[in-house]
Amino acid sequence: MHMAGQVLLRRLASLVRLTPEEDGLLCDLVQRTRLMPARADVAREGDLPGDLRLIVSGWACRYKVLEDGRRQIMALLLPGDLCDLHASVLRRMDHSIGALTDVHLSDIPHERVRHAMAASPAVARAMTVHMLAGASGQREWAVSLGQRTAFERIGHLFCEIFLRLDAVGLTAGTSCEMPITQTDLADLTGITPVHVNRTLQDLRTRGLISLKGRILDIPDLDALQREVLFSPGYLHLRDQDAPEPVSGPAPS
Amino acid sequence: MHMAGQVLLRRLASLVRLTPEEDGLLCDLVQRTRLMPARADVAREGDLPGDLRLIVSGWACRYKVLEDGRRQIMALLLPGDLCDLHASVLRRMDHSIGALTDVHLSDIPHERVRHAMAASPAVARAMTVHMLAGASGQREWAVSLGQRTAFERIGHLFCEIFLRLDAVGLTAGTSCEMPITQTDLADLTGITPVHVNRTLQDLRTRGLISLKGRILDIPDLDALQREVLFSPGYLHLRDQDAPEPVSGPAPS
DNA sequence: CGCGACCTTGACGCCTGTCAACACACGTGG
DNA sequence: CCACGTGTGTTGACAGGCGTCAAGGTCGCG
Repeated sequence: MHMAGQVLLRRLASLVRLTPEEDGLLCDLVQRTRLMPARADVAREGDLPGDLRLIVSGWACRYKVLEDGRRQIMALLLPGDLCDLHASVLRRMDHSIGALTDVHLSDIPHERVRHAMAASPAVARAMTVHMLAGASGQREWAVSLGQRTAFERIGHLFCEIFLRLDAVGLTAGTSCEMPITQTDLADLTGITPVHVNRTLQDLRTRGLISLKGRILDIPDLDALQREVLFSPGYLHLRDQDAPEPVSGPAPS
Repeated sequence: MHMAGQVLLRRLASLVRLTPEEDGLLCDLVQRTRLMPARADVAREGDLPGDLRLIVSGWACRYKVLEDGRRQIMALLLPGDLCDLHASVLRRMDHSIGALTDVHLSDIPHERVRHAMAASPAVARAMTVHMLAGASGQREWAVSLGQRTAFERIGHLFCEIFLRLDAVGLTAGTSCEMPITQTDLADLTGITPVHVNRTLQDLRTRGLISLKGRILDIPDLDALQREVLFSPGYLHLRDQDAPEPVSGPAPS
């Protein structure tokens, strides 16, 4: 499955530099993929973890539900993301993973992962950085939930989604897909579906976004970032080893 | 420094089983300690990370501040906690670490950590579980910030603090220390200092806690846990390898 | 055509934030 | 010994962001 392997490759290559041999190593990890329909659980709290799972296409999330039904989504899992880098050491899942849209995912035996990490220090480092970047995003999200207003939370989330999709080549100009419902956005941001709706109106009115038919457009990303106090460092999208790239539009 | 090493030992022993030799290995990691005064920064966002740091005594925290001054504390660091298990791989700190009280901490060279992990798989596992337990706590905290009311957040926090201190032997009966200010509690829980105060009154009035002179007492922990929908699984305080211990008061 | 999922809008109220004043403990210096 | 300042805890009045409830609108699909 070459197409499928490419996503993992792009994701990890956005974190560390890789040689062509290492590219091949990563692509070979991804073999058959399977489909989870929207709203299905990929894994449930309390499960014994199985193989390492890679999101090949579609959106998924980590979430927890309280006894009384309140649900909080703690992390968005986008194409190229690995779900369970931690699962081999903790005995049981302490949260669930659910598909927000139809999701193609690939199961990678832990044994093969260990093999690839042993064969290449850079691959091992990429995996580790990937996991730590997840934890970093987690911390930034806590700042949003604790300190930011509804307006800022949603704007901040849109900035993050756009940049993360951009890192795996899933944007087109100033647009990207936005395939989840306002109810999902509510569970992500810790606000009410009704208030999500009002806040989206507000963002639209101010000309910061347009959002119709599952397509999100951010005409001026810098402006949005300023409005919601977004700074992308926490995403660790570029390896800090690398020389500072000249910022500007890449040759498309 | 034997006393100092004991804290690390107790912390990691609460996560995995260790043999006496491994106990010694861990104790030897901790050599001299140094003192950070309350309110000082142990590390600042943007710093290049140095040695691995162990909290020997006192309370610290991970935090971020937004440009306009809003501060969010993302994690509490209690005695026995390691601050920077991730620092050797990410190039720069993406958040700050601050002392909430006077803190004794010990710097452990990464080289010595690697040595200890290489010498004992159980020690390596303990370190990894420690780090993952931190990430797990992070996720649970996001649930609090996103879904729980002020009342539940503070009650939940108190449950967590009590159990974590208990794991390193720092409780006395139903009491433990609570050396931080209401302002710190506010930055932890994402609510206003004034409202923290009101919420504490509420918890006191209902007889769920008493809090005076920096001592927190939880007369009925089960009752409090029920009130705030707390379930301790996310702390991973017991290794799931171990046979389920009979729950009940331990022989003091 | 009818049903269900999703989006939208309005009215109303509460939880929490804001502003402000005061009490209290503590340490410092006169 | 007392004046004073600072940090912290406490309380009250008021306002606003956001939650709740409810109704209607749109779209896709069986």
